[in-house]
Amino acid sequence: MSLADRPSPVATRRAARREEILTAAERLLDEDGIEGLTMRRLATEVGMQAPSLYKHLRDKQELLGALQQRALQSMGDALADAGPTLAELAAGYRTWALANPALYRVATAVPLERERIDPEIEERAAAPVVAAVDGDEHRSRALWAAAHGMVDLELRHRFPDGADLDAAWAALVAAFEA
Amino acid sequence: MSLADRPSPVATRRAARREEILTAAERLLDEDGIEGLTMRRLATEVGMQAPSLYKHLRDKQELLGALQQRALQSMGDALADAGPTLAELAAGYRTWALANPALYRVATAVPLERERIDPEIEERAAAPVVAAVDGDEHRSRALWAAAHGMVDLELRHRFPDGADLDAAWAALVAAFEA
DNA sequence: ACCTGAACACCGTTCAAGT
DNA sequence: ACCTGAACACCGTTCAAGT
Repeated sequence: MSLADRPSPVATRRAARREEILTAAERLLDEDGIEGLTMRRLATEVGMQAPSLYKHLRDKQELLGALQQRALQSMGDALADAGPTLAELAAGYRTWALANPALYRVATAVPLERERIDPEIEERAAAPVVAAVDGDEHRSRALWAAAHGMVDLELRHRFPDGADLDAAWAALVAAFEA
Repeated sequence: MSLADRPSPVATRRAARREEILTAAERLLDEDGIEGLTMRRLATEVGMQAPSLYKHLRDKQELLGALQQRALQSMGDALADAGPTLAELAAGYRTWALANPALYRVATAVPLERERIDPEIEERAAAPVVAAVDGDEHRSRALWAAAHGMVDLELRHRFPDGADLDAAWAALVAAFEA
């Protein structure tokens, strides 16, 4: 990076403010779920009026996109650390999702704008899944969808109350191991 | 049914009005998606002011619950007609969902209140799935989740643009056939 | 450059009042 | 019995104005 390209102090301050906003947004998400994240609440959380947010973010869509990117990053980390077997990968996926339910929603529900998102992030999160089915892309999509479905239904409390979800996950893993 | 239990004309009229409201809600859902269904729009759709809706429905939650019940019913019909093989069942599920995307969202996203919903409806929709895996409840939950995940990700455009989803479905079916 | 106040077009819902 | 008008507490967002 040449001297001329060094980010100016004001640019750095702007970026820091943006980080501060995103972090506050994650905190809101964590505390009050996805419907707790409103532009107005977020503004008071960082100590400004709602309209001021629009100096840092184009709109709520962009906010959600940025959070989605962070979520995929964090999930990618978790999957990379999970271990190579299908069972370990599945457990890692479920564990991350249950630990970050609102962030999982954002990662998963927001229609990701493929133009703007860093494609590396998505690929990195997907890589262990592809590896677990020996590179078969169709099987990897089915596996990814299956894991997503399990988590989605669990988070929405759509399984019967006493349902043995460990056993359901085991059945899922078994199906894809064969 | 005894004479005394015969529904009074006014009860019948009330029920008919309620049906009219639910049908209008489905129409809104169909035309403008899930975010197009607001109490205010629904009211004008049936020719009244928004507050009047609350004489027919306790709140929006109850509206969504009623729509969910209808959706599960309709989906149950589709699955019962789909044919007994796993591949046919999967195709029937996907076809119904893609034909009724907003209703699928409602059927699937609304936290169903198990006390109030008719349990027969849920069981009936699930029956063919259970049968397809020879009655193994854990496998049937995994299969259901997998199909739901495929549909959910497809509806949210989360698969890469040119992705061969027929092949992904085939991989899913193959996994559960083994 | 950054922030605010007022405003606009929406929400779901309540409640007193009309017929 | 059924419906309305006015109101309340919220949304996301824009825009002129202040420092």
